[in-house]
Parts: sequence; C-alpha cells; structure tokens
Amino acid sequence: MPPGCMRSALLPREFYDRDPVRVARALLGCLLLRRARAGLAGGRIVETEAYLADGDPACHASRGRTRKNASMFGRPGTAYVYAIHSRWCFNVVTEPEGRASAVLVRAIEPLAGLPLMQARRAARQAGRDDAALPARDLARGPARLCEALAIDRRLDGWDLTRGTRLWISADDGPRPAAIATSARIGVTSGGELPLRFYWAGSPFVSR
DNA sequence: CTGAGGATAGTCT
DNA sequence: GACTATCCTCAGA
Repeated sequence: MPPGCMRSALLPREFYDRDPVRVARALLGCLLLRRARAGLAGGRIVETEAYLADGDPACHASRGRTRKNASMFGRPGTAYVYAIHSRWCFNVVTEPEGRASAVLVRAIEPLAGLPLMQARRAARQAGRDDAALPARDLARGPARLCEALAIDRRLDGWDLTRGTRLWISADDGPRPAAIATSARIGVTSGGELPLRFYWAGSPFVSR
C-alpha cells in the first residue's frame, strides 16, 4: 500500500447522500477495499457509471422494487450486488433511502493484495495458461473487479460505511487530472446519456 | 411452469 | 465490431 492509504479516511454516509452523477465523479480516486479471511485487497477507483432514479430505463429500479433490486432502495452507502450472465457487478447506493439510484464501479487500479487478486482471477480461468495475470487485467470491468475482490451476493446490502469487509475510503494520493465522460457501456435501454466517468489516460479503465 | 432478457467478457472475424 | 455461453430472476399464463 502506498503511503497515502495510511491517511485514508472512510467515506461517511453523507458522501453517498447526493445525486449519483456527483457521487460517480467523486468516487474516482477513492480506494475500494475488501478484507476477507484470505487477506486485504483493493485499489483506486478509476471508472464508474451513474444510474438515475428518475427517467432512466437502464436503472434496475426503474420498474419498481423486486427482491433482486431491494438493496437499491436502502440507505445511501449500501452495496448493491447483482448477477448478470453468471457474473457479479458491484454498485453503491446513492441519494436518500428509497430513491433507488446507484453508481456502478467498473474498474480499479489494483494497489493492495495483488497476489490474492491474481489467485482469485486465475481460479476461474483454471485450465488456461499458468502465467499470472498482469495488474492491468485484474479488475478492469465490473465482473472482473468483483472476481478479484471476492464480491458476490453475500455482500448485497452490505453497509459500506461500517469500514469492515468491504468499504471505500477517500485518499490524499493522486487525483485524476481530467475526468472523461462517455455513454454507459452495454446498456440496451437508456439511450446515449453521458453517465460513464473515468480517469482520463488510466490504463486500468475497461475497453 | 415456461420463456425472455440482461449494467459481461472471451473469442473470432 | 459481432457472436454467444450460461444462469438467475421475473412476468405472464
């Protein structure tokens, strides 16, 4: 861990209690951390996407509450983890409880627990080459990120402000010199809204 | 009970 | 850029 991590501060609930676009931008540069029995792993958030409570068909809560998206309706700072094609995606709930907006964390720059992340990622690809994956490929993309950090449905609904198991900290390390914007990746409904944000120039961004 | 669909990623052209 | 494996949830009958 770089020195900056030592002075990192757990993000309070108020951080998440605002519109998802602001949260998505503010999360760039923050540290996503995961502690499990196997050890600590995590890194710097470099890519996010916002999903809006109003007028956003791509938002999972747009057609009301179901068992699957229930945690989206929870307090700001709650984790929303869902599966697509047998892979996991990790979101942070934003705005006051019941609004059901969120930010999808799409990629991190791995900083802590690289061997652990490599082992987790290699496990799925068992049978392929034995070479360890480069840091760049450990957590580039939402499903890869969850695999590297061992995030699955057991963490759906987890309170990120607790500061255990899975949490996010501010960091006084580098901040993005520029935040790039684009349409969200893979969304079939919701148009071309510029709701994807990423650290311009970072090699750890997906695509 | 059945079928459609999905905020992916790996592979091929 | 296109194709698709693969599986869980949900809506509809």
